[in-house]
Amino acid sequence: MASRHADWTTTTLETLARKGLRGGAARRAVIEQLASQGCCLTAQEIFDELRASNRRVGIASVYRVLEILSSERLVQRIDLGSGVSRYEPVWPDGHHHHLVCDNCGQVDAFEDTGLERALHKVEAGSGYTVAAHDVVLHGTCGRCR
Amino acid sequence: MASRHADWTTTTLETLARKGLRGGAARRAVIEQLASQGCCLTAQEIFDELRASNRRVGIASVYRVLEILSSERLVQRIDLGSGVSRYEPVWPDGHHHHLVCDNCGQVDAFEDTGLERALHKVEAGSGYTVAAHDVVLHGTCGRCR
DNA sequence: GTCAGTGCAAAGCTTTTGCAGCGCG
DNA sequence: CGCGCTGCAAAAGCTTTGCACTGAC
Repeated sequence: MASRHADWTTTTLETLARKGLRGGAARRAVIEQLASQGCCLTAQEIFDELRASNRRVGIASVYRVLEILSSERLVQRIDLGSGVSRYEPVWPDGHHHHLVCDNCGQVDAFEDTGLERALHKVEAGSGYTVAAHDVVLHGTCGRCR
Repeated sequence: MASRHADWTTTTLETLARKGLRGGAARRAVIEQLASQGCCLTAQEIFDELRASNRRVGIASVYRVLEILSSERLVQRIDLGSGVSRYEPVWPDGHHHHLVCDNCGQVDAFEDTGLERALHKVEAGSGYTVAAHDVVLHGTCGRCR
């Protein structure tokens, strides 16, 4: 678990290499940033962080890297309802969902096996081959209440 | 159930009137359109439909009406991950969630009491006062598979 | 008559695309 | 040393805002 981030970074770079894709500076920088933060970053946030650490990346490259990683299922694109897309690494072990405070904008993550079970049951009877599911809870966080 | 749409329209207009808001032509037209369709319309779709039936509305008014209805919890804003917001009436009795085919874009709705139970359990233990929840299942529909 | 509601046009944001040059393999 | 990757700038959506005018109450 301590090397979870390192593992994801390695797996991601290897997967890209296997596809014959090259590892440019921007690509590596975005992957590192995603790994180090772990949860729910916007393209703009990634861009700002990279600029703040003096890396000359273009925001177009950030979007391009995110699109590649999304299509390889290495990151998940998440929409919390604010009109901005967020991205987070797909960890090999399980995943989580999000709680959004509509008042202050805070985002928390949660995991729940009961919820996953209920989702899988729905998916099995849906007539679809379900590849991913998103759950977003909106409300007021403890501090704002 | 046959008058579900009429009920929602009436309730909506009454709620707005109670707030001291007036009933202009565009406002009434958008409300009618939402009631008649029922599920998951984009602002653009509402605008196109109204124009097609020869109503001179501006798309800005469509957005303004949707924003008012959202804040009154008369419609729910839904994001299916395509970067476009969708809106649907909030029926007094229960609600549903959505299945999206990532291949052809088709959207289906489903209800599941087991899923709702699991969600309420999570909400109760979350530390948040949860006002709404969204579930979106992504995958491949039967026709595309 | 007042002031909320409206249509149009312009601005604002996020995201995508075009392009010339750089650099990985 | 070819071609994929990159940054910059411009374009392309979706959504919001400004403004003068209309029309509901």
